[in-house]
Amino acid sequence: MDRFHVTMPSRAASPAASPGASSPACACGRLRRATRALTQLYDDAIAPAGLHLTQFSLLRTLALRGPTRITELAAVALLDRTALSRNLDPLVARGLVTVVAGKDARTREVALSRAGHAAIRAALPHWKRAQAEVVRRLGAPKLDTLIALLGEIESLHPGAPGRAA
Amino acid sequence: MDRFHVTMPSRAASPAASPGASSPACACGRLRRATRALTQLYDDAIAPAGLHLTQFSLLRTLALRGPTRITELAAVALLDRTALSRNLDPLVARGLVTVVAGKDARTREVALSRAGHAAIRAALPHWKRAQAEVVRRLGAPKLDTLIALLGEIESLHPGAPGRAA
DNA sequence: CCGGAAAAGGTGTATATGCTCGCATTTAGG
DNA sequence: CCTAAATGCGAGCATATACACCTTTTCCGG
Repeated sequence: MDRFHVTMPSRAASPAASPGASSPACACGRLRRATRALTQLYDDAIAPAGLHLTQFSLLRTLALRGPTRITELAAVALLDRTALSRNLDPLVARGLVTVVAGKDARTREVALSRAGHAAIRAALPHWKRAQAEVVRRLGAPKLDTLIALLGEIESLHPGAPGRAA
Repeated sequence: MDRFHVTMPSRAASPAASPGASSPACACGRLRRATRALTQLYDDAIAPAGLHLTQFSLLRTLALRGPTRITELAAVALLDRTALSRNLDPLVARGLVTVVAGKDARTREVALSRAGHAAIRAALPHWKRAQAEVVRRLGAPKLDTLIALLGEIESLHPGAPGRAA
């Protein structure tokens, strides 16, 4: 069975020359496309360490902050709370992080395990290689500019500070 | 049943003060975080049109290029071929795009349907609002700088031109 | 014309993300 | 002390994204 209902060429609609086909570049589309590209580079680099860039990022955030509640960690990472929970699943399964009940019975605290710290140490050299390659190919000044701009983009997030609740 | 094996607070490992907890900002992590933030803004904006930003982007690319083969479209979007196929699924299901057999029996051509063109027209005003808000809050010069930098980031993609096969 | 390499796609599997809804706990009022 | 609102999470569902592996078609050399 075909995944798509394939029909014979019947010209679905006129090619190109559509409203909105042009217009200035979509900031979000460009950002997403660049993210896919860069994620590939980093994922390829740290693959030998058995981690994805996203996982490495989470682990590093935890290393930096220490035990953190789910919702708080999600807020820091600008990640949906439930998405974060699921992103933690494979890390919990591999014993890289632990999730323990907080004082408030409603909360859960996420923390790095020893294996988690070890995983960071193991992946760090690979991450540094990727980061260094970006610096080498893009140049430190441009990278600094990019990071700064990304910071401003982040502040556009619905629910970012500076917006009446 | 709990999703996680919750244990009582037992201090999994020493908080913070881990190697790699600091280091310069991860370019990829920052890019991904900003992407989540901006995608929210755009998704919220075009939601009334019943599209996600990713879907709108795909439709626009198709409008610009006319019927395109799967692999070619994936290359243009810097998207994995199989990921693209699956991203098309909901659009095909809703009749916004059609997938027809190409001359070469191995290929499939993706094209916008009339409904697809209509969907773009319907979403365009919403997208423009989002884009305008970004321009207003960030400023056109910074946005131009950002777009230019993203272009350079894209060229870091493994498999980008300028790399011996 | 044949056989194998190359090209185009699909499927299965796994992670990444976000929404809606429902459950449990805590806290604010009265 | 009891109840309603607020808070913190998880589960189900759907899309987004990539990798490994397999099938079908072409293409090419002999």
